[in-house]
Amino acid sequence: MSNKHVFIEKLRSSGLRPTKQRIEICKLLFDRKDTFHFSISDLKNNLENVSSKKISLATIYNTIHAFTGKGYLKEISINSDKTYFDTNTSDHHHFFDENKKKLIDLNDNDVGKIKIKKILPGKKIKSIEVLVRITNDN
Amino acid sequence: MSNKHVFIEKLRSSGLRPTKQRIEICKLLFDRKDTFHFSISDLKNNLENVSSKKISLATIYNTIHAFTGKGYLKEISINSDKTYFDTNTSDHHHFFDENKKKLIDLNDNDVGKIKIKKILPGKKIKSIEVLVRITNDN
DNA sequence: CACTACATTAGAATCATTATAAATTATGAT
DNA sequence: ATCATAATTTATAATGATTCTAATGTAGTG
Ligand SMILES: [Mn+2]
Ligand SMILES: [Mn+2]
Ligand SMILES: [Zn+2]
Ligand SMILES: [Zn+2]
Repeated sequence: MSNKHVFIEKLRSSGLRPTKQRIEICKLLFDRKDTFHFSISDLKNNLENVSSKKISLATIYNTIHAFTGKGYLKEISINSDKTYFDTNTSDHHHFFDENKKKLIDLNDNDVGKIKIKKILPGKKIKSIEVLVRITNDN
Repeated sequence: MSNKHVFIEKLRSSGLRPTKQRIEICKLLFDRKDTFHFSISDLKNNLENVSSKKISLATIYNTIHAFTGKGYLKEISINSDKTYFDTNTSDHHHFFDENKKKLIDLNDNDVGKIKIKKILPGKKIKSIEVLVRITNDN
C-alpha cells in the first residue's frame, strides 16, 4: 500500500512495465527496512502466503532476473543447490551458515579491504566476493 | 605407469580400495606437475580420450566425492550450473574468468590476508574463500 | 577357493532452472 | 474509448547436473 506508487515509478523508469505481479514482488522485496537474502523457493513461499492471487513460477524467475539485470538485486556466489539473491546491492561480503543454509552480511568493518595484486592482461575485475563458511561450534 | 603404485598406496592408506577406475582417475588428476581445476564433464571428456575402457558417470561422481571427502580434492564455490573441483587443496583464492568459464589460482601473495572481525556465537569458521570475477577488458 | 563388504554400473529419479508457445495485458496512438 | 502492438504472464515441457536404485562385479581376507 504505502510505496506502491514508488514501485510503479521505479519500474517505469527502468523500462519495466509495472504489472501487478512485479509490484507484488517489489512489495515483498523492497518494502522493508532491512535488506535480506532469499532463494526463489523462499520467495515463492512468501508470495503464496502474502498474496491470494498466484504468480506463476516462470514469472517469479523472469521478474527476479529482470530485477537483477536492472541492479535491484544481486546474485550471490555460493556453490549450493539453489541460487541466492540479495536485496543489499552494495559491495559486501557474506557468512554462509551451512547448518541453516542462510547468508549473513559482513560489512566493510568486518572484513579488511581486499587488495588483488595479480593482474591478467586483457581482463578486468568485475567483482570481488568473500564467502566465509561457518558451521555449528561443537 | 610411473606412479601407479603410489596411487594404490594412497588409496589403500585412506581406506579406499584401489580399483582400476580410481587408479585411472588418479592418474589423470594427480600424475602431473601443476594443479588444476575441473568440472565433472571436463573429467568425463578427458577420461574418454585417455582411456579406452569406459568409466560410468556414476563412478566418476562417486570417486570425486570420495576423493573430496578424503581431502584429495577441494570443491570450489562458484554459483554456476556446474560444480568445480580443484587438485590444489591448499587454502587459496580464485579468479573466475566469466568468458572462458575457467578458474585461475590466486596465491597468498596475490591477496592480502583476510581477517574476519565479526564473530557469531556458537559458530566456527570452516573456510574463507575469495572469488574475483573477471571478464574481457574491452 | 569362498565369503563378504565394498564398488561399479545403467538407468531412473530428482530438482532447479530455462525454453516454448499460447493467452493476457500495458501502453501509446487513433 | 477502441485498436494495434509489443511486452508480459502462464502452464507446461525440456534441460541438465546431480543423486538414487538395485543389480552385478570385484578386492581383500582367511
Ligand atoms: Mn555442491
Ligand atoms: Mn546462475
Ligand atoms: Zn548480503
Ligand atoms: Zn585453485
